[in-house]
Amino acid sequence: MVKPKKKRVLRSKADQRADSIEQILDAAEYLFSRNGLHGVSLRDVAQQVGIHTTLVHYYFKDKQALFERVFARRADVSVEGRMEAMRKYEEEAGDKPTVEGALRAFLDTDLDLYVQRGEYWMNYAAFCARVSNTPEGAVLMDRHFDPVVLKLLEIIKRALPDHSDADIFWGYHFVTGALMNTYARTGRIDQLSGGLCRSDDFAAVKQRMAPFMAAGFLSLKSQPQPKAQPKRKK
Amino acid sequence: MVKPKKKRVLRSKADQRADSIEQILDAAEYLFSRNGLHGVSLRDVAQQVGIHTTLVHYYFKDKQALFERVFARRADVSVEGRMEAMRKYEEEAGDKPTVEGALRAFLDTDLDLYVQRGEYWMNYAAFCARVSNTPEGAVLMDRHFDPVVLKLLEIIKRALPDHSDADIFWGYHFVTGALMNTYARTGRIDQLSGGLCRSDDFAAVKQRMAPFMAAGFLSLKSQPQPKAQPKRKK
DNA sequence: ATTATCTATAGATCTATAGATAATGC
DNA sequence: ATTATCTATAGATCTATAGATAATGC
Repeated sequence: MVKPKKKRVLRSKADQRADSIEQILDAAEYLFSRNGLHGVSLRDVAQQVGIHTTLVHYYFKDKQALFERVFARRADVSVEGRMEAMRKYEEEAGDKPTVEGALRAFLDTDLDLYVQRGEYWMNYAAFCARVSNTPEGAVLMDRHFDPVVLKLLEIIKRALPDHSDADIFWGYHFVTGALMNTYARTGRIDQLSGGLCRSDDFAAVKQRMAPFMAAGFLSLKSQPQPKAQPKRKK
Repeated sequence: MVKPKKKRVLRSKADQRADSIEQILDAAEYLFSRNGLHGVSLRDVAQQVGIHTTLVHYYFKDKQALFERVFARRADVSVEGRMEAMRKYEEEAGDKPTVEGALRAFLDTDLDLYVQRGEYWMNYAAFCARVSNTPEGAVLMDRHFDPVVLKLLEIIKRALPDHSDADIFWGYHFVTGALMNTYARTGRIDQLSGGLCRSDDFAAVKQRMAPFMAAGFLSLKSQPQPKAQPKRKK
């Protein structure tokens, strides 16, 4: 944590601490993703790591704090990656961004992240998905992800200047629902499709999701909007 | 519940039973929708109803059984309504069904159901949403909702004969994610939109969802499919 | 000396069951 | 007589804390 001021000092103690914390977070993430906040005891977490229950209390104030730390730990990485991708896309696209381009920066970047970083990150995705459909979870989502979402919507608005704000927000509502359903990897599509599609096939989602949702956004335009263009003349 | 066969017999005992069971299910549904299976104790449920904890055990084998009864109770009504709506749509549409038409029968019918039947049914929708992103929940979803989903996909396939099965399944995957996000009513879109959109505004969703998703389905066609038309010549 | 880890334990809560009581039903 | 409801309670589990022990760190 603290920068190693002296020489090769603080390997063990500080590292031991960091290690234990990471292991606890990994285990909690895994268990929370499968059983939810209340479906996991601190004893379960400790047991999964192979340490004593009280050590979890030593490092974390209480269960709620552990839960929020699990949420926060990887959130910033996800946000940063997508922010960067969208910034880059904005530069490339200049003054003619497309909905699909914005969505690709937003969605594909994140999908890639979990695939590339492997199992633990996939657990985090499932954790977020599970949490996202709960009232408390939505608050955490707001806290951590609102900036990156608003950035996405800003680009989409530029791509669709005639769409109403409400249409854009509802469009995002659909997108995030579909994304969370993907992250959840419940096996439902496997069952439904008789094995043709697999829940953990993020590549299949990546291939289809951005164009699918972009087409959806575009389709909203045709809706009759209360007081559309006539008002403002610039 | 059961039709009074004799005269005014079996009002009280049978009715008392039915009443208690319904009240317990209503309370459990409400609490499960907000806190999940493990976030609710049978004591909580009993307290919410105003009865003694042990009465819950009298009527239900255990917590898991109560949970599944909550899920099953309204599932058939939802399924039947949508089946009927889709059958009706098929008749109207003849041999030229559209994706949007099929989706309207599937989505709008269900959205209407919860709005029209009021608070308790809205709780059920939130319950389903919460459950849907969990591994155990997905099994229940399969058990109860697969037939109505397969019916929907059957119509969509007829509307999109050149789409691959995988495209159809993934399209549905997006649809159901968006729908569950709607049912969850977490308040996230309220926060995100600064109050412009409201989580419980199912009318706003109904207006946009079917056309949005239909456009998405249509867009998948353009994807280059591995071995598409060339092979089979009919 | 400091800090990571373990032992022991209090207090709360939860599930589930056995058995008593009170209300309806021929 | 049957069945809805309550009383009492066992046994398990869970959170959280106080205090002991063992390992690292100047």
